[in-house]
Amino acid sequence: MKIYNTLTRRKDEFVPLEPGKVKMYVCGPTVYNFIHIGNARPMIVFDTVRRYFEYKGYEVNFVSNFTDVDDKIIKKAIEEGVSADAISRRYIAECKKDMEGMNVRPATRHPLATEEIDGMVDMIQTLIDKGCAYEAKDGTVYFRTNSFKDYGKLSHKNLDDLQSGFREIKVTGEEGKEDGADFVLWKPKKEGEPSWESPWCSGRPGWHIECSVMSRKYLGEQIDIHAGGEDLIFPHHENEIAQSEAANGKEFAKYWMHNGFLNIDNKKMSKSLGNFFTVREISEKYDLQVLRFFMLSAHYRSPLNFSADLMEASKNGLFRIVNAVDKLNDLLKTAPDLEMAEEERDNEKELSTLKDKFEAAMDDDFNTADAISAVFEIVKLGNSTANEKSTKAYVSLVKEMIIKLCDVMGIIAQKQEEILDDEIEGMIAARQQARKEKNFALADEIRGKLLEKGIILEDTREGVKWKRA
RNA sequence: GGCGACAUAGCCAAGCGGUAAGGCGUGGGUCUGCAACACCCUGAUCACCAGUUCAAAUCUGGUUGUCGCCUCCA
Repeated sequence: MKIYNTLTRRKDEFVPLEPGKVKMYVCGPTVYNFIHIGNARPMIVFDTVRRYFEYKGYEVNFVSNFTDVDDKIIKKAIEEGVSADAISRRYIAECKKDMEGMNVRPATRHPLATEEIDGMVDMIQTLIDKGCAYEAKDGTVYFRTNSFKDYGKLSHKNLDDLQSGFREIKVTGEEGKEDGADFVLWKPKKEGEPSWESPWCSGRPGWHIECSVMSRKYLGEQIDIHAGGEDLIFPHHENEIAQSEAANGKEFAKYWMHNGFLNIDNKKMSKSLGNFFTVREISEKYDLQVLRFFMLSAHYRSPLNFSADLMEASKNGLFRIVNAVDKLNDLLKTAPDLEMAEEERDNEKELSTLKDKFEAAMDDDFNTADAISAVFEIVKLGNSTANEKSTKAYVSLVKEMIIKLCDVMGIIAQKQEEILDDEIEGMIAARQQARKEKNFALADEIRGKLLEKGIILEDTREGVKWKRA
């Protein structure tokens, strides 16, 4: 398996620290509101990465945090007149609902920053003891960037360039810094903010330290993969490397994975542009499976553009897959339980080739776009070869393969049975009766009424089928 | 200003040196009471210029354009 590593700027062969196991950390959202569809991309992408590792037989320890102490949370809490804790708890719960809708599995562990303060104080103290951090007069603790010789290795930035860029900031504030590029590990509290005691002052941790601490606590000093959005490369991940490697004295993560950004109509999503969508809003218009399928239709490192047209296209494409499985299920009900025919054996080989194509695509830095094309080819093969005469063994083989490969990507190919209310059931029955009597005018009228209710009918050999518009 | 990414059919999107996967959409056809589904047919020489090579969408240099990071941000 090859993984594009931001650190080396190459696709590197994946070699786990411990055979058969993957230790993976993904930076999670700051919970001050419903998550937006940009937040959803890393969740979907790295959930897929995790699923594929498991498909390949790895045991994956997947840790993803919730940042539950932060300026934005505090601001929101003040606006609403409730505690910061109430805000973060509420939006963690909402985020979990959205994740479930997107079929993003819960992490092995979801640590909360506020529950890990002791560990952060410890790591900061270690850094101070090692001369890598210092306390300013007001109690703020800064990381001394020039004490870490590899600073800039992830983002490939040069400290001298950074320093000149920071010059102006240094003049306007943060006089306590020795150097403009130094960053906060611990900051003193302001009136009304949540705070914790520490050897330096009553205050709260900086943003970067939490991930270093939680990663070490739940995964160990060295991990295989650290992931997040590409905007986190600098400064967040760069700073995590500096903290962790300075404190632990060993390489932090071997592979750094970063997903590309999601744009809306070719523009960066932002509240000021009015093109800001939460996952919850999208879920009102589409099944979140469509959003997931859409996200996986491009390579995770490419920028991805979101629009209503593209969602429609994804919806139709996904339906093609789900519909194929549905048809195979119908065939299975009456398929003869015989040995596979010779022709079916040939198709079985073809199927196996397509499965190889799927795996080769995923092995190559999780190329889901290419992997999906293999699934579509299997769908086409199934649609054009499986029929009433096909054996149970063959139909089942095609069906299970589609379901299995979709599951690797978190796509649910087998639609769950849904029960319609009696009124609609009655209308469908009445239409069938009308058709039997060749009263097609009445049949079409009923079909039209059902369409108004959002029910689309299809007459197939196996009987009448319905789906939601 | 510094660092980086990208540019493939109407749209989305693979491809990483040997003459362009897949999906959506369009048009035509088969099937069907009709419709839908499904199936068959239908489309690009890969931003531009120059170079390397027997051979380039794929490598090198340049041009143009789009975007991201450098400040909280997935």
